[in-house]
Amino acid sequence: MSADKVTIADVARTAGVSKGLVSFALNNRPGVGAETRVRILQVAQDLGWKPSLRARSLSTQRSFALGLVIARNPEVLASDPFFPSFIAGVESILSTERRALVLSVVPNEETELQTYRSLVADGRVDGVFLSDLRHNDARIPLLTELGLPAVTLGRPDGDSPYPAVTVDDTPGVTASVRYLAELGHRRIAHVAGSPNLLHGTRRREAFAAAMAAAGLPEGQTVETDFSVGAGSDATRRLLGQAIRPTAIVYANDPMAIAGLGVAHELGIRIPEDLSITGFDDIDFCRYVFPPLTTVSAAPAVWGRAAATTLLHLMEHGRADDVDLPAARLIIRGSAAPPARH
Amino acid sequence: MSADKVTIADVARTAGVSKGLVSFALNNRPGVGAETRVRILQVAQDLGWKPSLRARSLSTQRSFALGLVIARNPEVLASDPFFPSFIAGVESILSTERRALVLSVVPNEETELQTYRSLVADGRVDGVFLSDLRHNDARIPLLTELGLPAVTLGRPDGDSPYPAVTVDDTPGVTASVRYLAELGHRRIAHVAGSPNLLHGTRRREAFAAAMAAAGLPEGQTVETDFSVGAGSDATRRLLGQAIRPTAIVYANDPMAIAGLGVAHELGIRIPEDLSITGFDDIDFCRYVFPPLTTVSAAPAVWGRAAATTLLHLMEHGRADDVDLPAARLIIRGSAAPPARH
DNA sequence: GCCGTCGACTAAACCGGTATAGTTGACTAA
DNA sequence: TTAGTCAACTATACCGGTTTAGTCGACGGC
Repeated sequence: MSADKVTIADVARTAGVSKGLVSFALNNRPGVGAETRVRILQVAQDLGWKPSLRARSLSTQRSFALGLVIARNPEVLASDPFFPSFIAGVESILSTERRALVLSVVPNEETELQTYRSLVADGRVDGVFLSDLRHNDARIPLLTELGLPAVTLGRPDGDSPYPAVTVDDTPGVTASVRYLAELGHRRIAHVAGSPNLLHGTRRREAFAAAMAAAGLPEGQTVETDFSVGAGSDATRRLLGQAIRPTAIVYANDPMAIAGLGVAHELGIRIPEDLSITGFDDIDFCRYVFPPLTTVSAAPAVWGRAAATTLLHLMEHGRADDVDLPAARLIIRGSAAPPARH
Repeated sequence: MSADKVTIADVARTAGVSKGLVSFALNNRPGVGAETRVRILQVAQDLGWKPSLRARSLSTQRSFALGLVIARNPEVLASDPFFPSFIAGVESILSTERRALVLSVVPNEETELQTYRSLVADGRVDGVFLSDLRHNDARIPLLTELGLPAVTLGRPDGDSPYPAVTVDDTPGVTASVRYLAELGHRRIAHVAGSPNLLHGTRRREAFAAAMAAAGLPEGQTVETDFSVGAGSDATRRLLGQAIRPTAIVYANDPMAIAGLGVAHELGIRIPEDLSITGFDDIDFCRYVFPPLTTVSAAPAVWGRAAATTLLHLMEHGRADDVDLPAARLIIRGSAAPPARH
């Protein structure tokens, strides 16, 4: 049982060299004799020396931690399994790198910006993940001003100095629409996500484009904030009309599941009377009835890629954009040809 | 625009005092003349001095951060909104305290213990939240060995030196069973959670006790790992029997929702042919059909209380247990009197 | 034989705070 | 008058690394 307070000075003393040389040897830098280096490393190992992160932080001005700030309303956050999975992916990379993840969950966008500032002021993190990109996202200029490395989850709409790790939503939405069109649907509606969020509008645009490409009339679209409740309301609205859509493409799964509930409640059978598709392929999809046809994302893979890219950026000063395999359609039981009449 | 590198030495120089005195003044400690103190604080403010967390960390051997290590299989983590809400609650406290949350998501229990060790070795955190308590939880002796303050979410089964912040599950389960019994159900089954997790077995015991108290025969119980998939399987098993239960009490909402799906698939109507209840009151509950009768927890409140307690413990060396309002039954539409025959 | 260069290594400053041992001067008690 | 006490304040060590300036000896070129 060692008292566990081995410092670099202890190593230096027992190895009979100076403190500085030990530091050189341990960070394998030139200027240390081969034989001496081996001896130093050996002594360090024998003594059970562990570098002090705190001391290193102070002298190198780094924190060896990455940050993730989430600004979502609690309801959306709670029902969307994106972040838990994404974080699990991030961690799978960080854990091998002796780096930590600092997480902040904030109630709104003002505190979000404030949080980035204080994260930097306190030197808590060396880089951050930028998720839930918004139009003309204020975080990008802020972070450049603060000089904080970052990776964006998806491609921002304005200029960005940061590498983007992207999963293209478009093909998934397009495939959904095409699939429904091929089944014979013509009146297809879209329950869109938040217009403030880039992936909300991207999916929406993809929907409109796909409708046009399929030669269908413009589909009805209703905006939401991505929450389950909003998905429910939107569905109720769509289905309460005199002539209603025969299919609905939802911008995420929680809303689609809420839509399923509304349909059941109204006695509208799925998929006989109404076809629906979701987006994200959360676990629930396989277990609701009928199982939800949806578009797979892969948040954990995304997390791994984002972490790898961010680390690379921090180490080498630059990193390439990464395009992950596009989301693709998972066909289950929630869509069928429209009823004849 | 100041160059933003104001140190305590700068303050000392402009105030015409020594470095140490500035430190005393800023941490308002005795030994500083009233007038001098005011002057020092004024100078610090004028210069825009911000304490360096890193320097303070090194000299005080503290990190001003709290840790949360989550060891859950990805599927359970993703479908359970407990942590996002809990974390939001924690953050609402931490953000006012200039403290950060370090999050680790690990795949299994061995790496979990290892993670605590390295969190301490690296001095990343000053205290941790212990969630998902297990029987004879190995983390408790580990943390005491490591000398790390902690708060347990729920009361552990063995000895624990740590304050517990608890939401009593029992009344909620009891209320569910009594409610179903009053509706006339006699064959009530339980889809239990993981037997390794304390709250899994506690809910299960509460179920058994409540059945006995209601004068009902012992209910059938099937164990799961709390995942949606397991909930689905368990339901399928229960409903596949010759004589099947007329009601099922689920240990959490995701499994109950999966159960709903299975029932629909089998053409079993809810609540006419089968009554079900969940646990946790996740957002989905209100939006599935029929809306799920469940037991409310309040993860965000729990998070706030846990954070407050942990901070108190760290500051004063001790903290009292906190018992939060017990979970209570939320009656919606997924239960009704059993069908006659 | 002498100077210049180079690699190996040491001493000490530095990062920015906190903590401790002293110093000083005013006030008090004997 | 003088030693003793105490508050106010200074100087300095310290946390545990990194980094820079500089020392020393060997070796090569002329």
